[in-house]
Amino acid sequence: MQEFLLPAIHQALRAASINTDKQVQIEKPADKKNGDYSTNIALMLSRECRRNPRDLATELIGHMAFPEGTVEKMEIAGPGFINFFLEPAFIMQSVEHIIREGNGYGSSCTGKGKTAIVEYVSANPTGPLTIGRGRGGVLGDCIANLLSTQGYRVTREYYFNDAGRQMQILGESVRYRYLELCGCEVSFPDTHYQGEYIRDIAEVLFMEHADALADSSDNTVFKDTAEAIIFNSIRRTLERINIRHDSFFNEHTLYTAAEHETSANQQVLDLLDEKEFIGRYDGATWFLTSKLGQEKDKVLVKSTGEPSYRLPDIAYHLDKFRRGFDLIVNVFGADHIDEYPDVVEALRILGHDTGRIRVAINQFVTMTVNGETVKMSTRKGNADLLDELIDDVGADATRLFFIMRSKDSHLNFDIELAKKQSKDNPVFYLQYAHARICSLLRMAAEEVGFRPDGTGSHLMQALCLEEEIQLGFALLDYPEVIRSSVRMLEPQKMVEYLHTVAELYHKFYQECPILKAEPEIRTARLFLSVATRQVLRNGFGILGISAPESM
RNA sequence: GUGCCCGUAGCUCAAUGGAUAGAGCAUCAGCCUUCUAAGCUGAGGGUUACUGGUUCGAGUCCAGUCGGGCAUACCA
Repeated sequence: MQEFLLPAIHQALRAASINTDKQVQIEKPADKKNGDYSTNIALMLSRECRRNPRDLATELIGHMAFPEGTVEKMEIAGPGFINFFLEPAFIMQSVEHIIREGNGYGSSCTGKGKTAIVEYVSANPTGPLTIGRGRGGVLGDCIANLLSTQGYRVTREYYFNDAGRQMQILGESVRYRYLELCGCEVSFPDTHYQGEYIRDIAEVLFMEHADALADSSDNTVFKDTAEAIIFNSIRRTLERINIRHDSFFNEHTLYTAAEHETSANQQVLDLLDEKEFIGRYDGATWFLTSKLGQEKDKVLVKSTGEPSYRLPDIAYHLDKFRRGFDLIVNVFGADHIDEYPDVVEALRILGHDTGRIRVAINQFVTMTVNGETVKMSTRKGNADLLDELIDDVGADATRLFFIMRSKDSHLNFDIELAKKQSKDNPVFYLQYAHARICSLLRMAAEEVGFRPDGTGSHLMQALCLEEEIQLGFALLDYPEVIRSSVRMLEPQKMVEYLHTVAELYHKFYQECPILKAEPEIRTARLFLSVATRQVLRNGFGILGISAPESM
């Protein structure tokens, strides 16, 4: 609907000989008294034009013209807002487009021909996924879905490392447990992975090889088996909540090089060295971030000769640029917040357009169990498993709860609430609206032969009750909600919006008889229901939750 | 100490610098012989942590204070 008003406003500005680089803003006033849509353009330009905002608004209105039957009236209000009131029939006429566009409603082509990479989850295969990872996982997945609707060709990538010290320790941990199974006396070190899953892996090896591996001093079989099993479990867990990556990028590949070539890590060092941002002292190789106004330099290669995590990180992002992505989105938790500025700085120094990088950081999750809050921390070892959460509350609730608060807010996950099969639970509230429509349409098909793809959607233009108009009007917001979710990398906007749509549908359903109405009104209301179902479905698709046809 | 995020109704959270700060839960009062009551209607509930500043306009931006979280490794 913004697209409908915008050209007229620009036209009016031209007619008034106003040139401005200010963006015209159209918003939906909270109060209906202030119109269906409103623009503050006169207020914004008031100073620049040295004119009274109300006078300016009057002139602009004089220059605006709309086709018959679209805009009912325009008003100047308050300090100089221009408020637009639409014809109800025009609103409902626009709703018809939703049905016509179907699954494509809400998509746009702003990203057409562009590629995007979204990196998320990226947990090393040292153990099963924890709840803390879940939030970033779902956030990243929804962001990828959002970008897809805008026409981007999206690569969903998982970055991991199976070569570091942590993986060595993992292998050793399995080996200790295995030796226990063989009946050897071992003291399991505190520094190693304590989880039960280590024993399970050891058991797999013991079942297969009995004690044949006991004398082996080679850690490889333990590490490799652990990695395979754990990665499998991670992917299975992700699959349960509809997360599937297109590409798994192994950090280790950045350390190695083909013949006559240097490794990606080494290339970064060389390139930064050319720009004179590399220093060598205290036995280590440093990224001279102090030259950029930071307090300290950052280690890229430790005195042991091993790269610190920062170097492969930069190399990895350099690789993303080399792969030519137009948009690079990184999703990670607040504990990595200090990591990305160095990466961005390095790439900027190397001459890349770092404006392409967007970082979505999610704050941590605290679980509420029976009113008690439990903070999640992988390091303290009290993190619960994502799998157990999914067992407990289901995939849909898991996904929705992770994104129903903005990513910047510290999420409070109320397990009891997520488990409830009642209206208190927002998952059920949303899904119930969809199921209710499906049920209604089934009945309509049976009783009066109604077909959602049939004719008669134009009859919606006759609808004029408050509940009908409000619902139809809300459905038209959907594309704008997607746009703003994309702009802010914030699926939470979608959740809130869909909740509003569900609420308005329930009100409509409550107040307006559908099957029992006169045939023409009945058809009109059924089509309004079809349009609502379409918006809910499309929205659920982005959030990755199911759209049940009955409950 | 320094950097980043947060502080809004009893609780969980919304509000691209816009008009009288909104939802849900909880509380209280109503609505089913009627298409799913897994729903709807209504009521109460606020000095937006505090103090200044910027401007037509600040919950939002800036500075400071207080409180909570996360970082601040030659861990990832």
